[in-house]
Amino acid sequence: MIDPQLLRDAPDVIRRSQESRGDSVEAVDDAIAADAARRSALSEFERLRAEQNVFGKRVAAAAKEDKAALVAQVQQLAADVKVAQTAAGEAESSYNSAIRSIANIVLDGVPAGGEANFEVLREIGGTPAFDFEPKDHLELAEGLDAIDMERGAKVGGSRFYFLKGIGARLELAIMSLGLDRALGAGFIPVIPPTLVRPEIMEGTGFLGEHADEVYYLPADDLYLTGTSEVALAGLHSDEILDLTEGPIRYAGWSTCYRREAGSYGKDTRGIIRVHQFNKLEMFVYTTPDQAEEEHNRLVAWQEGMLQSLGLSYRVIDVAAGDLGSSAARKFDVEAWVPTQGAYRELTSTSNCTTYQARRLSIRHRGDGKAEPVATLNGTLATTRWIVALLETHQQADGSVLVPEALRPYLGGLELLVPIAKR
RNA sequence: GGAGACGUCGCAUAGUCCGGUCGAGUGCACCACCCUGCUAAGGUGGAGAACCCUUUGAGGGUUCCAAGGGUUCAAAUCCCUUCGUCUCCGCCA
Repeated sequence: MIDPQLLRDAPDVIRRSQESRGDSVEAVDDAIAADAARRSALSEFERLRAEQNVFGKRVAAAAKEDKAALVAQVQQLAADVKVAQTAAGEAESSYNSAIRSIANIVLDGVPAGGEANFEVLREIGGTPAFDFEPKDHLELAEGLDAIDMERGAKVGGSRFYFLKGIGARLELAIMSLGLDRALGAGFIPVIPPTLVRPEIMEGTGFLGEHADEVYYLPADDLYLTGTSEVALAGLHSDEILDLTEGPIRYAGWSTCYRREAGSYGKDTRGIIRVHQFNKLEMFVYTTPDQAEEEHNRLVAWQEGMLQSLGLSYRVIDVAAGDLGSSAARKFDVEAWVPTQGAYRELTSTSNCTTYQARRLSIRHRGDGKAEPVATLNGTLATTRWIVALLETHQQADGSVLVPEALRPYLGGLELLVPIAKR
């Protein structure tokens, strides 16, 4: 949720932000009107309630024989209070839905426009050339007997897979490397719930435009999370944090579930786009004035991972229209995938400023006053990385070189060699 | 799944049976000051959150006793629902 004060003091800032996202500008005026309506309804209710409270004291203090008469007198007032209370409640909830429909204020410098309007901040590593015809990640993985899509589909349906043998180990190795990096940077490791209640899913904003991306279990009224961001944001909901010692940083290790609705026909081959995968996610609670610096640190940690794995990549500043509603700015790190001749997203890091925290009621004590914190999140490792890793380090014979940084996590293994499928 | 107990302003608790004097007492912790020749003890005072109004010196008001409903002139207190915690039984890949 945006800062309600902004609605009264600087509506133009909000209008500009909505415009650069391609969102409704009228929504701002609707919210301003709803705010005015809410305040006048609230004042009316509070005035009547104060009157009623005063009367209540008189009833309490009155002699027994006088009580009946006083009670009779106040009946009408009680009825008025009830009416005013209902009206105030309704005004409040329409104000809430109006203000919640406004996305986070986009930060200065974020390119306007849609998906294609991103700005490339830097490209690292160039685009590796091969003196043989490179195989795609699935062909390589099948040669290594590392991924089994057919049996994945047999058991779970399309977009499910088995990681086995070196495939399973590779995922654990990448995740473990990420975890060690995170630990080195002072992150607290967390294995969070992957099923959450509606309030938490709602609070993190995933039931907005991405609602049909989310698995829902009606029998239990629970949602399967598509990222540990959900649980990690919910972790401190309704709390006042102490940030005087610096930011609180968590590294969440979890399985993620996504319905991938509406992506029929896209990325159907291999494990680029799947319903279930593992992810190590950074999640930070910090003060609003520190948020942008922290955002840069998160990208730096992500780039460090890709560099250690010998991957070529670029960093993009995602355009306003392609941001989630909670994000004020988002950087994606995209790795070069040789057989696609394209950069594909491996990580994403969002600065949600105070938007998410306001919704989940997460605050810290500033100058005596409790104020919303800023939240940020970013990927440190996922199953998808296997794609870029295999393709980038493949050899003509179908074997794959293991980048040095990963070897300690694979018992010193330097080369992955093809084996017969079982 | 069955039975029971419980959920109070950081922590621990009082209050709930018998609704108004609880817009919530006490202890610990916390903050300021005082006293004290010393990392102690004592004293005084202060201290929660959200929102609204008037002002910008400060005031006034509303709401918050797990959450949401209900009864009532009036609810921490009575009723209902949900969530959570604990105990016992049952079940358990």
